[in-house]
Amino acid sequence: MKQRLAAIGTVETLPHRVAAFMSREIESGELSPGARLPTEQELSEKFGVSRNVVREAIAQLRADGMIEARQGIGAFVLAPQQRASIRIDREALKDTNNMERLFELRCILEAESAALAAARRSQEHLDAIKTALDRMGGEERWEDGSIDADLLFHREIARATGNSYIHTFISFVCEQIRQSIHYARLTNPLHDLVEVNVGEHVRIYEALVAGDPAAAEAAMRAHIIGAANRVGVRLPLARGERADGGR
Amino acid sequence: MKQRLAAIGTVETLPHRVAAFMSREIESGELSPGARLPTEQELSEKFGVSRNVVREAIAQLRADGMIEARQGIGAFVLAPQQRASIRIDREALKDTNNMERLFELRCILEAESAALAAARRSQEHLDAIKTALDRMGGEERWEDGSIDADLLFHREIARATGNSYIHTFISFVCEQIRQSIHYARLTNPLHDLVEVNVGEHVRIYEALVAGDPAAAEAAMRAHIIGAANRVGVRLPLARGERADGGR
DNA sequence: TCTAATGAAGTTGTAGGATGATATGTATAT
DNA sequence: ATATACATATCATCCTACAACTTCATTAGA
Repeated sequence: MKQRLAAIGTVETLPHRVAAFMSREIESGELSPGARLPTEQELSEKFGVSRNVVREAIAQLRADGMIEARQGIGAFVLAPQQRASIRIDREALKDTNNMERLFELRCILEAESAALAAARRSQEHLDAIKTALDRMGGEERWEDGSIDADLLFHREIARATGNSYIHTFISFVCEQIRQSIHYARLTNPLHDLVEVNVGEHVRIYEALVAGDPAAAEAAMRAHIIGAANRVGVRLPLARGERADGGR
Repeated sequence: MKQRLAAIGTVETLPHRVAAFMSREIESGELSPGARLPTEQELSEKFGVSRNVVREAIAQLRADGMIEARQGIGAFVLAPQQRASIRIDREALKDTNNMERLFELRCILEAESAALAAARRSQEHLDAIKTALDRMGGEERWEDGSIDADLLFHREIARATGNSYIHTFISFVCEQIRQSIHYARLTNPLHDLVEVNVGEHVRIYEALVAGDPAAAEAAMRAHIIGAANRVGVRLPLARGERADGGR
């Protein structure tokens, strides 16, 4: 677990800093889509680094689909819709409002995925889910190991949908939330709520075993709303049940 | 529009190929999390490229959170959960099965988001959505401009949820599907189905205007299932309604 | 003997220059 | 006027060298 901390706090390398700077320039609109970037040599002079560093920075931005380089011409800013990847800024995770949004997104993804998983799960899937569930309940306190098991439980359900994209997306969102909580925590321990948490998981698992999509979806929705509450995020109802009709 | 074609067909650069190779090695498990990568020199010999190219490749993998490099020690494979980004392989988009999975994911995301949008949309949101809708209907054929308007319509709805993450995710998935269709198409034109498509969009819009979450969700779900069918993907029911109880 | 300082070797990080490949515009020759 | 050849600009790749950092063995000293 310390390793992970160290990984997060990795020192900023020069290419990374250059890439971050250029990335901000693009995000902020100073460099609009279609615009041509300065040449590598100009950039290396501007930032006071070698051309090598500039190229590594550009390699990152290129991998993200943020810019496109054409030999003999130059590098150009691409439209946001052409991005090849989704990345969430670490800094933004510290904002509670963003955590609320993340939970909302997670609820949308996982609730319906739970229904899919209930309809499609194989015995092998159920076993994997059960294993994670047991590991979670095994810990008497809400420790890191328990959190890992919790995430694994959710990832295994996502895997049971048979849709690798769903698995990827849910894994990603959950991991973002984990890190977000990691920042926010340290002040409010929530150990005594373990039984509640485990109980919610058991209900999800039972619905999956029963192969009842509607029950699985409902249980998952209740769980995520509960989990959000437990970390101090009041989830503003993610379903149409609200039906206040806008205004 | 030709530009985008050119962008997609960009030649594979050497660092990109090396990064793709190493990425596959990691994904496939040949290099498990925690394992140390060969030194840059060894890699440059293995691939027959300069150390510079290897470094650019590593820069990409590092940006993705796939590996971590420590000066004086080496580079190490990180656990999948520590990935900092989601990326979808372009090659995978050509597989029809993957397109089916993408549509399923999209359905999950957009259906519920439509409900959220119906409950939260402001007049400004509605105007933006209406503008996109008009632009879509303006074209008498199903051309690229119309597709752009279509995507914009969906993105504006996502924006109306007030949740930037939802907007980001939906934009991303839609764009992936667009490119996926781009590959698969050229053989089966689907121009004559425009009215159907526009009609579905109108129903969604009307539900948003009425501020009716349930109706918006249903309309969106019907639309995406329809859109999938129109490109030859039979969506295997994304809701619990199936309720076949597993097996 | 044990401890601490020293130093050598290995690895990533950065710098700088040289050459190849590609696109663009210009000048020349037919 | 058109087409070819050339010059230029830019990215792509390669090469060498050195700096910064880590690890481990060696050695000096108590």
